[in-house]
Amino acid sequence: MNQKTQTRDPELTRARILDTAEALFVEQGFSAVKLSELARAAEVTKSLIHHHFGSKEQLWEAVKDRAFERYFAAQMAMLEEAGEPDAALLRRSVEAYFHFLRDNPGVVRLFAWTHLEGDSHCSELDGQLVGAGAEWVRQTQLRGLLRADINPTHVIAVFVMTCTQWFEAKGHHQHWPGMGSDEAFLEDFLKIFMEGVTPRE
Amino acid sequence: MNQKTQTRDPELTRARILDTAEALFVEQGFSAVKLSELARAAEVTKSLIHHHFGSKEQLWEAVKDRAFERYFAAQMAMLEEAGEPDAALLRRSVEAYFHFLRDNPGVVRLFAWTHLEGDSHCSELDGQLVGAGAEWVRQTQLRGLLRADINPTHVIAVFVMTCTQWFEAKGHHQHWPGMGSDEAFLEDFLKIFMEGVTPRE
DNA sequence: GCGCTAACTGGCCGGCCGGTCAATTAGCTG
DNA sequence: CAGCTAATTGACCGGCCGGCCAGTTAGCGC
Repeated sequence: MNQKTQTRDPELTRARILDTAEALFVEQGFSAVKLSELARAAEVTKSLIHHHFGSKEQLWEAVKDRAFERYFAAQMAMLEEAGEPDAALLRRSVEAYFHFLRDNPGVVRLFAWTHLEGDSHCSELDGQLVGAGAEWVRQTQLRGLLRADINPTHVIAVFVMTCTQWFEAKGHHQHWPGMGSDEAFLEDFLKIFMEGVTPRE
Repeated sequence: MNQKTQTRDPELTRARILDTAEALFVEQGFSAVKLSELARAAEVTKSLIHHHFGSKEQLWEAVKDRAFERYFAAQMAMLEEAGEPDAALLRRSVEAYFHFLRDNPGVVRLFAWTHLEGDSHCSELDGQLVGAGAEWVRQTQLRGLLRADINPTHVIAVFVMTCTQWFEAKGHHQHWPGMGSDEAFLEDFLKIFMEGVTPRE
């Protein structure tokens, strides 16, 4: 079969440009990436990038959209397969989120660049996720399985932000004296976090 | 007195360039800043920037150095005026760190850009701070005033990272539904954190 | 006042940036 | 196979980027 493969395959070309662009943007941020460099890395002419995406800015949007869609879908899937609301599930959610970020380091950096740029485009969708999570926390609080004197959104925010920052600034704090591995840190964080959100008996 | 003021004042010029550069770098990151723009904003010729700092890259280093020095000095001062090690002091330290970041938003963004660039230059000095903080936690653990089953460095890391991320990604999560003010979030975080690091009675 | 140093200026440059365009060609439709 | 569409190419462009340099001038020691 297609041994000669098509000499032309627009979808594959688009995908190759997107993939390469994502890698470069993740690494260097929007303004540091040069289209000529991207073209070389993706083995494509510069003109072809413009043909498929219009401009550097639009390509950047496309990269962000795709990445954020993947992120959103993954998180939604996690939320939906959540079972009975109790403290143990909260722990598993934190672990799942932490491991998702560990396995998708590109997403973390992409979000970091996006935040610094002040792009609030993805906040709305993300707000849905947080809203759902917070509602879940509220239900669990009502059942007396989590401390009720804390804003549910803040519960979500605390663990999301800690996980995010852990991977976002990893290059920075991995050199701090006494800092442990991913798993060691997660375990210690969970000790503090779970103890902190569990009701006094 | 100097009503005519000097028509030349190298130190003031340097300072004006540094200040303006810091503002621009904080806002846009290194590669998005154009020297022509900086020159206009600082009311200085482009050549003068080169005269005083050599190159854009060296200017960036100078800006980072100065900002980090300020940060380091402020943190050291905080550490030194710390008194008797107990849980209440840990709480006050978190509050102090949180408020320092709130009052120095530029530093947060500068560090964020720096982390993304992979610059580990400031990690060493920062390591000292964390090391000192961790040692303080360890002492307090030994006295039975903090849970002893957690890596002291991780205790520091958890609160530093949460505070950092709160301000770093503020533009992002401030639109999340149910998210409270700076103070409300800090209070809830402290509820979780302090409860989590206090020993079981 | 004289002369030296360094702060400061304006003009300029090579290079490359993002982007355009006319021409070519692969692949599908009928 | 003809004819059309769109993927793809390479040559090219205007603009501006960071950086340089020759020249001017303020300030300071003598």
